[in-house]
Amino acid sequence: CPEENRNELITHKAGFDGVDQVKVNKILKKLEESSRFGQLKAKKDAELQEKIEEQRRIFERLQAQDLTFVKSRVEHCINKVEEDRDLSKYIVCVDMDAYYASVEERDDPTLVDKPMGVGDSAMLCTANYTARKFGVRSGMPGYFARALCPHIKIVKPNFEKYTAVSQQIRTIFARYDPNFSAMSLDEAFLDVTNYAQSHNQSPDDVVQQIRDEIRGETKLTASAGIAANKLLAKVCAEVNKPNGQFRLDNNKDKILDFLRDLPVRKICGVGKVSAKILNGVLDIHTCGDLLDKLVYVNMMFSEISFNFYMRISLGIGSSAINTNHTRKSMSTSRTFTPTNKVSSFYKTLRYIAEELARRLDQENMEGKTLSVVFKKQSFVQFTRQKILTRYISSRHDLYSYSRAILDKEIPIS
DNA sequence: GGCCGTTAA
DNA sequence: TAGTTTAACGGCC
Repeated sequence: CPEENRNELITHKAGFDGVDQVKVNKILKKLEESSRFGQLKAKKDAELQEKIEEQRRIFERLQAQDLTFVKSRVEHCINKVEEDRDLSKYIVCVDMDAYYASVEERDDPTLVDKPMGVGDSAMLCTANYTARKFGVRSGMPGYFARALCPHIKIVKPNFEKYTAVSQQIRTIFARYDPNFSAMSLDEAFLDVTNYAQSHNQSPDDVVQQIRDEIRGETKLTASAGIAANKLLAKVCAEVNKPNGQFRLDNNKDKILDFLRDLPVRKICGVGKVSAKILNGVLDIHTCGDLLDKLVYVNMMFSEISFNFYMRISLGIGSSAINTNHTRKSMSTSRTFTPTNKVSSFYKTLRYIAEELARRLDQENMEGKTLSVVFKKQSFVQFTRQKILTRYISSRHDLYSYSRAILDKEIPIS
């Protein structure tokens, strides 16, 4: 589902003029509390809060200390990572607007201007902009959406159609960067440096042209961000959404200015939990705050996390598009209505084994580590895995080995 | 090595 | 009535 901001209560966001935020949040809170999913979430929230308070106490002790040597260590890290700064490329992130919903509107004009979502009563992949005015969001259960907006039309997704449209836009992308990298059906990164230079066009014009071609050939709108690297281009794609584009100059000072007041949550890779931890422990809200407090980030987080946050705060990211990756795992999963019947576990497992075997066969792959994921009625999940003595891929092997793993857990409490 | 949690689309 | 699916990676024990 190609959408942003899923599963979160509404904050202050453009396009929410008509919404009674207080009312919306009240309805959502009630629905949340009355579902098992919401109850688990509340429990996890409480655990996170506790962890944050513990970390906060550590931070407060740290503040009393002389961190001069840490400061010089961090400065050294910054100088080192500055060598990675590449301002020579024009990287573009293209993202279709409310993708699935827009395709459905295009093909059924009676849906236009009406609140609509794509998905089912369990989950909405996408909501159109009219539905968003009611507080409906992508990634929200469809029955939540109905509570917020009783007249919402919920349309079943039609993936063949979305894939076909995706083919069309990818054909367009290839004309501008044969090496482009598709992140999902509706989103891609392109390096338009060569195209802009050889056609003597500004990157802005190139991107406008790409978006015009998308509009012309699919009757759908896209938004885009242009910047020196993927990290920044991705954020820029949101700035003038929908149906807009934004370019951030390939200039270090401009980049730091742009980041100064940008909430860390906007950065790809900083999710809800990380943002909460940064906020609650170190009072970090924006990327500027992050830069100012790198010394503490260095003290409080792992080396890997510190490096990640340091690069964010400096706006340093990868400008490489063609990172051809090889698959490391393949999985199939299904959620079914809660039951204790072992026979129904076996039935689902057989189905899953068949599907996985088929997909493994398609890609001519085998696996040696087998994991079984269990989900309970409470939504608590757990995993059991086993490294096999040989590589497997047949539906029979998948079923019998995973059934052995399953049987060891029965009865599940 | 095994498992959990986070993130993203 | 009803809260997904897939892939990757970090952290902890």
